[in-house]
Amino acid sequence: MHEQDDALLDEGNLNEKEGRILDAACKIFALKGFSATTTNEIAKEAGIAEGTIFRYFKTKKHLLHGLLKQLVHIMADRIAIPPIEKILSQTQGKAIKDILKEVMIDRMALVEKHFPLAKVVLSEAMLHQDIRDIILGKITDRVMPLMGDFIDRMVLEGKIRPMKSHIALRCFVGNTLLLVVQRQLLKDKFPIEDIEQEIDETIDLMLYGFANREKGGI
Amino acid sequence: MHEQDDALLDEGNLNEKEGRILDAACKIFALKGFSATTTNEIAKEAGIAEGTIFRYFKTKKHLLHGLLKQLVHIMADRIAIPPIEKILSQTQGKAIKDILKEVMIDRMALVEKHFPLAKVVLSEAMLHQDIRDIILGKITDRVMPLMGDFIDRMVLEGKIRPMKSHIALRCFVGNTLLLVVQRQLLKDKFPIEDIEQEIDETIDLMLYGFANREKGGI
DNA sequence: TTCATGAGTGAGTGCTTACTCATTTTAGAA
DNA sequence: TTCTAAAATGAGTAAGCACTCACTCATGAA
Repeated sequence: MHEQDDALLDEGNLNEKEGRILDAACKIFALKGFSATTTNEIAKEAGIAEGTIFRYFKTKKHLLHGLLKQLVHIMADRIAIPPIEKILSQTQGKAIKDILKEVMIDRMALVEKHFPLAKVVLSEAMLHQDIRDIILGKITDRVMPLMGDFIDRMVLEGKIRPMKSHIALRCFVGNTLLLVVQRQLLKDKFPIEDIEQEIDETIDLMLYGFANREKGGI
Repeated sequence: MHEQDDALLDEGNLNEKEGRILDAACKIFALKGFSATTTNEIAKEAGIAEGTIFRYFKTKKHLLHGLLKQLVHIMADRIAIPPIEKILSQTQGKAIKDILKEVMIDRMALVEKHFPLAKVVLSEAMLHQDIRDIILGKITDRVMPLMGDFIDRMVLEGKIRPMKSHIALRCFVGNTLLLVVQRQLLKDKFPIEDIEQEIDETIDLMLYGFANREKGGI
């Protein structure tokens, strides 16, 4: 029943059992959502007794919070931030188009790799402020400055025109997120045949906009 | 306990009790999500006996499906489509910037008015294919053609440059959606002071893109 | 007035749940 | 090997759940 495989979570700061519990919870929450998951299922998936869960987590809600805190911590410090830092630090001589493409592909791959999990986190965050707070902490602390600085630098280098970084960021995130959602959840009704071409066209649109400059666009 | 107020749902094709049940379900699902809502709560909110729910809906899951079908039906045919049809049919002589602004404000107002509900629908749709199918039916049938035709017409009129309509649409939806999410859910950490200015800047970015044309934007 | 009908009821039912705790197992020191 | 303390266990428990059903009662026809 339990598996040792691709443990996302078992880090140094928590012991083996605790890691197994969090991994199992992660897996089943991702499948069915928080409320519809039972502690019994989690125990079976983790290959431990149900009682053991409650030695490590006072209640089921505490388990969810523990999971999210770990996730946000790991995601931010080990998985999500370093690659983007690397990409954004090696932009000399590259066309903005290629930088954006590299970032978009990297971010899509990241979200898609952890999509089952991302679904639960998003669907819980939609309903509960306390869950949002856990996630937003890291975003304000690390992601926003990182992205904001990058955009400001691109403006200074003249690669993009002067603009407010948060608006550019929202545009980029919106396009990337919907692209992932379409590919993961809406593939039956709105399939994407050639993902690379789709990304190219999306970036082209973001870069040059809707407007028809030749005709002045009224 | 029960209220007669702003019933979104009591249409001709369902009787008073059924409407009350759906309205109550709507309200509580919106607050706590589907799994965490009990039929007892719904009955109390509707001011009827718990048993009555099951005279109209075989199971709790049937109740959710009934609710979503009603919602999608009402939203599409009465609330969501007509205003946008009107806006999109009166574009002669208007600048594309103003058309987009009008549409974005209209769509934001629509989603924000029904946001508690939109949250449940999105968070359930994230996890369950059958829920997605209920929603996507109307979108493929009515929304996509409407929007697609509009974009194609704008291209023909030379107001926007040639592009694939679904990419333009995804960009517009992404920007609008994230704007609403930021305003409704992230207002504590990322407040928006002047929403109209924010919309203006977002549309400007969509229209003219990131690229710095003066400098060629390497 | 009498009766038939079916909408509405809510206490009841059996099942599932999160959580507990007396007991067993494990691990390491003496 | 023996002892000890912590870790792990899983049957048990009370609460809560979706759903049922024997019943009430309003309505309207005869």
